[in-house]
Amino acid sequence: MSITSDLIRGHTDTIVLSQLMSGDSYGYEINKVVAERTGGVFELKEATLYTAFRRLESAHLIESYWGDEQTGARRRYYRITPNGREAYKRLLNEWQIAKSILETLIHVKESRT
Amino acid sequence: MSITSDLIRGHTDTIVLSQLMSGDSYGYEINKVVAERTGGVFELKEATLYTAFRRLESAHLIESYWGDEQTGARRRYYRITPNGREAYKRLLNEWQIAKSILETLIHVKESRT
DNA sequence: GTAGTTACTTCGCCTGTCAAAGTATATTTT
DNA sequence: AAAATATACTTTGACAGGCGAAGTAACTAC
Repeated sequence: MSITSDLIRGHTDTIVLSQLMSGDSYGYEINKVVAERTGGVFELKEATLYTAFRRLESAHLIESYWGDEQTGARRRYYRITPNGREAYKRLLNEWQIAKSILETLIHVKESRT
Repeated sequence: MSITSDLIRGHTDTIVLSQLMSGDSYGYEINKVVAERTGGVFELKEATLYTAFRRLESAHLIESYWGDEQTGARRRYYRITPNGREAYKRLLNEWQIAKSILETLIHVKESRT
């Protein structure tokens, strides 16, 4: 696991849902977009991403369908469901909470005496 | 696992080191301070905390010694080492990076076309 | 023809979290 | 005095998410 990736751990679902909020997409593309948007600093590992797809689909937060590409490798597209949109909002909110908890806890307070 | 705790996951070491930056402390106390500082919203589970102590100690980021209480239960105190202080700074920095990566990735961008 | 890119899938290991149960001492309540 | 509560630490075992590795398959470029 790279330096940052275990800090991002737990946010994979949020990242994927966020990408799908902008429109249907597929694994390989999401992977690239994520890498691009972070300037290559962060990337979702393939196995991690496809694990997330399966997890999200069985939770009915996303749905999948095969693309009808005439050429190139087949693509499995994912679409966010209404449930997924709600979950996304909830996750965004949880992130705000987690962030504030962390900011509170990881900065040094004055020495106790 | 509670809602927020898997988002905090991975930051336990940082939280513990941060507490020890303010002075030596022991498990039970750190647990209470963490709960207090977050207004009871978040708490480290005992098993998680003591697991973290063992992990940090074997990485030489903290050291332990028994307190000399005349009364009450014995306490195992922890002290942050110079290595630990460096690690803490590094972890703080990684948090900044992780935070900016997440802020970049979890907010919806304009629809692609 | 073979090396590289696009694209998805499965397997199995690793790590961190945590519920649960246990040990031990001191204090408070009944 | 017995029981309950608080302080304080420890171990065990299970679970979930991340991910390295290896594989499948089709197309593209040299």
